[in-house]
This record gives sequence, structure tokens and C-alpha cells, in this order.
Amino acid sequence: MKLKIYNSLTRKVEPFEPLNPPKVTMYVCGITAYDSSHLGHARSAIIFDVLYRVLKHLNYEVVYVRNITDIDDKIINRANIEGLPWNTITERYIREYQEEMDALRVLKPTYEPKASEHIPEMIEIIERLIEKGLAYECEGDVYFAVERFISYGKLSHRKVEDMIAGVRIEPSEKKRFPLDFALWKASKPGEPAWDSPWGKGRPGWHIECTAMSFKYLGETIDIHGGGIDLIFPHHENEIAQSEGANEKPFVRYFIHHGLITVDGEKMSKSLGNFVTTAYLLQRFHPEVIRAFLLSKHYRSPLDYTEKAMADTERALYRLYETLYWIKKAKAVTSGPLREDAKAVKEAKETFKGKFWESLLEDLNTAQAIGHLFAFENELYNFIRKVKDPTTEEVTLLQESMKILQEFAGNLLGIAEEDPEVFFNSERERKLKLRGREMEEIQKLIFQRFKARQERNFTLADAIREELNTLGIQLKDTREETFWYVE
RNA sequence: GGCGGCGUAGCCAAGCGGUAAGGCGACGGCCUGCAAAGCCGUGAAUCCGGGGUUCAAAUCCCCGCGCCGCCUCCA
Repeated sequence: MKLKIYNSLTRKVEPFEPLNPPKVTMYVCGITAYDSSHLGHARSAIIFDVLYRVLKHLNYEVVYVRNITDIDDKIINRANIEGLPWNTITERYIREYQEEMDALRVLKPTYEPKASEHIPEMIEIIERLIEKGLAYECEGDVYFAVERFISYGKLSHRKVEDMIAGVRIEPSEKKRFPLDFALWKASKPGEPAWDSPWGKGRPGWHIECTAMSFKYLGETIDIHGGGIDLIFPHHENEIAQSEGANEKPFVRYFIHHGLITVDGEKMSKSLGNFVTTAYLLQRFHPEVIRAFLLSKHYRSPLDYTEKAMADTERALYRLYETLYWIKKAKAVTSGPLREDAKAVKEAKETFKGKFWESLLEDLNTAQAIGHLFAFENELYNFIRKVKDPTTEEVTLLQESMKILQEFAGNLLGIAEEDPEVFFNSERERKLKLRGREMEEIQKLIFQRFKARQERNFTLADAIREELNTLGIQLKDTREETFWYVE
């Protein structure tokens, strides 16, 4: 069973063949540390997290690099506004990002290198490019000479002529050719600066990825990823620098994911419709966020709406409820599987294969989640219908639950919690948002239970109504009153 | 202008040549002190429209219509 993945270079879904199996090298463009992270950053991290998990599941030895850009105009700008040193700003947002990614259960990459710590490596590459005549210095700046690099445009599939035709490039007298881009920028007074053969300055945006990629992963890497918006110019320029410097293919598979919209509109600073990761983590369980982000194919745009989040949450609650009842299930009779258990057995036997195949087919997480719910459906139907499970049936349910949790948990980071832990943490989290206490609610539920036993339905219904206004939903079952907070 | 994407049930979303997964919601009956839950049952003559290719098309080709993204910093 092989992974198939869409490669932006060829615009085709291809079988994945690493250069030096079992090793796989993967580089993903991470954040620029100048502000809080948003849903788009979370989508990127989670999609590549799933890819990372899938590759590891295929027994590859994955070296995964996700870089951090900590030198940039926006950072300098922010530092000026706040009157703080630039690295105070970057440290703050790097820490915040890492905490949020941990909360979202994103596995740690092998390395998370920072641009500022790789200046010598960048300078070395720039020097090599100058020697080769692919770059030139001008008044302390260094530019890459695009017209000297024959295959420029191979990733974005654009022709150099076309690109100049629609010019909007601000006239920079220092550039020889409008498409040339900065490898090194002379610093202005007060800006962070490093010594270089061309005077004090700082690196351009793209060169850091080339330098860190070479350092941690080698000259040719298997996978390079990022948002679709990075194809041009960022990744195109990276190819030019990297392949220009050492005349070897830079990347075997370029993987790009689609962008997030909010209520159908592009998420942007100017529209003020940014959905931050911090906000999401406050409102939703991390697995709900993951499930939402993975519910659509990674290459498509994804529209964020409050309703879509609520729908996802309901679905996940249902899934955990199923697991909850399985965990509580006790055999009341001994004996083999009966007619009703056949569908469960069938689902259990086919789930793994279907689920895994979906992921191998260009990371079709949406389809995989479909299989997950179809499987859960069978379990739910059985447990609700059969009140007197046999020993073997209970075993079957428990084995099913184990498989479901292992696969969804290990590969998608969904459904991996203990159901009781899940519901308790969710109740607490949501009650806290509403300024309520667990004890208070449990007391009311108990009072209602007693009132019902005494057939005092007026009281019981009044309590139910009161709980309802607090957003508490009740489900009376034979065994207990199950509840959750909306 | 160049490049790319999308349009599948009320909403979300798979499927990409063999006769429509899954989620959320909705409806009818049973059950229930009532409700929620549960149980039983109901969903796309059809995949934006029109042509074409094929034994066979939501899936391929052509022409429209409507959205959207990139080409400037961006995940």
C-alpha cells in the first residue's frame, strides 16, 4: 500500500517515492512570529501533522522541519509600535504558537529552526550564488538574477514574459530586472542587523528556507509544504536559489493546501475577520477543531462558519457518546454473536482498510472521517438496540472501540480520549464559560431524578426547564441521566 | 490580461467512467407522565445550464452562467 499525493510541480497525483527510503525529509513553512496565530496556521499545522503521522505509520523515518520566520518587516514594525526589542516580540509569539499547537495535539516536528539563528548559512549560499553569476550586489543589497535562472516559473507554471507583462512591481532602481528578488537587504538605522560581506544588513524572506532546508535535510528534500498562497513568489524563489546554488533538484514533492475563508470571505486583517487559534481553543474542544479542519480535502478552500463548527461538535459528541456506552456495556448473558451483531462485525473488519485507503489516496481525510462515522453508526445502532448483549458481543464492541480509537487517534488525532474524560472536561470547560459549577448542576440533576421517582413531575419539569436555560441537555436512559452542555 | 479552483439533498461534504459515502438538520409513526433520548420509517428521476464522446458520465471534451483564489505581505 503506497501513499499517493498531489504534487504541485507536476499538477498530478503521484505515487510517493522518497529519495532515500526509509528516510523521508519534509520541510514546511511555518509562521512569521509577529502576531497571534489564526485558523489558517492551524489548518497548515494540522494537515502536515496528519501527513507526518501517515508517513510514520508507513514506517518511514521522517525528519520533519517546520521553520519559524523571526526576521521580517512586519516584526520590525510591530516592535516599533510596541517599543520593544524585535526578539521580545518574536519570543512571545513563538511561545504562544507552540502552546497552541500542543493544545491542538499537533506532534512536534523534528526541528523548528529560526531564521535568525542561521545567518551564516544564508550568507554562504548568497556568496555561492554571486560567484555563479546568479546574484549581484548593489549598494549593500543583494538580488537574485531571475533571468539567469532558466527554469524560473516551473512551480507556479508561469512564463517570465507573462509575469513582466502584467507588471505592478514597484520600480526599484537597484534591481536590474523587475522580477529579481532580495537575498540580502542593507539595514536602516535601528533595524536588527548582522555583519555580512556586503555590510550590515538582514536576509531577504526566501533565503532562510533554502539555508535551513539544506542544513537539516540536505540538498534535495522529499516534501516541501505550505499554503497555496506560497507557491508564488515564495516557493518559486526558493527553487531558484536552491537549485541555482547547487544544481540539484531542490524538492521532489511540493504539497500545498487551500486557504480558509470566513463566512465566504477571505480572512484578512483589513476585513477584521480573523479567527484566532486562541479564540477557537476557548470555544471548542481541540478535537472539534481538528475534525472541522480535516472534514474537507486539504487542497480545497475551507469556509469557517459558527454553524459548521457547531455541526462538527455535535458529530464528535455523538461519536464520544457511542464510545461512552460501549465502555459501560456489560454482558448480561453469555453466548456467541447474534444476528444484530453481524453488521458490527462486518464494519469492524472493513473499517481499517477503508479508513487507511482514504488517507493514502492523496490524504483524503474527509472520506476517512466518513468511514469513521459509518463505523460508529453501526456501533451506535447496536448498542441502542440490543439491551442484553452477550459476552462475545461486548468483546466485539470493545475491540471495535479499540480499533476506532487507535486509527482515528493515531492518524487524525481525533477520538483518542477516554469518553468519560472527554465529557467531563467538556462539561467543565463549558460551564466555566457560562460561569457555573459542576456541583451545582449535578445537584439539580439529582434533585430531578428524585422528584421523578416520587412522581413529582411538576418539580422535575421545572428543574429540567431551569437546566435547559443554562444550556444543559439531558438524556434519560435506563441506567443514568446523561447530560452535556450546549 | 496570465495561471488555477469551485458549483453534488435545507446546510456541510466525499465520490472523478459503471449507476449518488458521511455529518448536521427536517418530517411521520411507536415509545415516554410530558420532553429529550431511543426504536421504525422517509430523503438527490439525479449531481449549475446546454451540447458532445461512450454500451455506460456527477465523473471525460466543448460552449455558456455563477462564485472564488493567486499574480503584492500572507498558512
